[in-house]
Amino acid sequence: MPKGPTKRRPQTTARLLEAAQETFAERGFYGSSIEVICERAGLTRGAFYSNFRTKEDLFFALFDLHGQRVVDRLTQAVDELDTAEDPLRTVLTRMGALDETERRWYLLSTEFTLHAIRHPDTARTLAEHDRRLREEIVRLLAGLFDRLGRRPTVDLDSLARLTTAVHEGSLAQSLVEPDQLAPEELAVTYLPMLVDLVSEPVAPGP
Amino acid sequence: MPKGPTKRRPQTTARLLEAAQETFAERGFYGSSIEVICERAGLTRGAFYSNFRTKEDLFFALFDLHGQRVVDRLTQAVDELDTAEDPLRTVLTRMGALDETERRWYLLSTEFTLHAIRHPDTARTLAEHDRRLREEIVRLLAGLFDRLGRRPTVDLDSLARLTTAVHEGSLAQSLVEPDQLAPEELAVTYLPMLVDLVSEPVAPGP
DNA sequence: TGTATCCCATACGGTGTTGTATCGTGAGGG
DNA sequence: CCCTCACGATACAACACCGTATGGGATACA
Repeated sequence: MPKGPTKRRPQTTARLLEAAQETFAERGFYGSSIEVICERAGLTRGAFYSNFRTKEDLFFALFDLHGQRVVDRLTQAVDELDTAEDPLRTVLTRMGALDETERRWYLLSTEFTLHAIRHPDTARTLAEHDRRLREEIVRLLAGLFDRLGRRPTVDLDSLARLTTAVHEGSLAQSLVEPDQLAPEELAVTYLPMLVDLVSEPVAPGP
Repeated sequence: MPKGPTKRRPQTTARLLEAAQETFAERGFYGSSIEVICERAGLTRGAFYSNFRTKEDLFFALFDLHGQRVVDRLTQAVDELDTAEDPLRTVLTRMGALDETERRWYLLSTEFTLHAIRHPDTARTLAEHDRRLREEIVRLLAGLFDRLGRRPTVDLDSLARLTTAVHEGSLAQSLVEPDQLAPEELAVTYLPMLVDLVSEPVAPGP
């Protein structure tokens, strides 16, 4: 007799998550009813309420998934730094490289952020998830400085906030005027200068 | 026997518009049902459907009202240019000066823009309203260059697009990090340089 | 003041969505 | 092979909201 979760359960949640991703992309967060998401997953609402508490729960699960993907991608980029000629540019370009997935995620997360602004409880939860993601980014930044043979002179958490702001700000503008501004342009132009500014060589020159 | 609209009608629409403004501010566009808006206005849905076709109609009415207020404010600023010492800075500061109203409008219009992205018909209507507003801004810019004794060397419509983008982009960032960035800072810093770049004196120096 | 017209309130039918309570099925340990 | 629990399906009750059709009170003009 089953004591823990069965093998079927993770498959069910995976199907719900994928259906949610697609539905959110097409209709947005508000526009996606739980019912339609379940329908798309080939399940019923019973399955949903067995796996998630609310639609917001579903979003946060997607949030974590997406964050993990981004972190993995950047981690790999940092790990491959040695072989590149212009290492920083490589990382940044990879950071700005936007597939359709990233664009849709921006739209969704923006909508959800606006929602959170009007709902303090949700905002607190969102801030907590943001914080956890930023921890990963701090880890990444530390690794990056290490690879570059430099030691940061500022708080890495604030630096993580800044890079995130630049990334999302650029994204917003390039979505508004795709022909005028490439998504990675601002980051590639300004962030390298910044790196020099906020760090010093580990072993100062002779 | 009344042949045209009666005196009561404009009062009713005004009450609806004000109630909508407040409700949208508190709950956002999606979160505001027509019913709640009418309730707040002390009216019933009958009044609404007699004055507007859809909730989107209501938004666009607010859009026009807000646009008109902004244009009026800037027009006044341009008209008072002569007496100021640093004319351009005056206009820009006034443009960036954000009261709470402006902040709420940003949240609302952002949410509505996301909505429009997913609904092409709405997007077309929004683009049309944007266009009309931009016409006013072009008029303003023309007046500004005139006052400055300069002649623009670029298309004023594209310049209007740019200033709008800078304005909204700054707003977004200053909302995300209020302590890090004043709303008018970017505009005040960069736009004056730009003005020189895209215009020439009407009467070149001897 | 009468009265034609306007305009908002009311009432109605309908749809979509939510959360829960209950049931049946099948997975998986004994 | 069988028994038991997990888990998703189903059924249910309630709610919120929408759009319309209609009636009556308010309004403006003679």
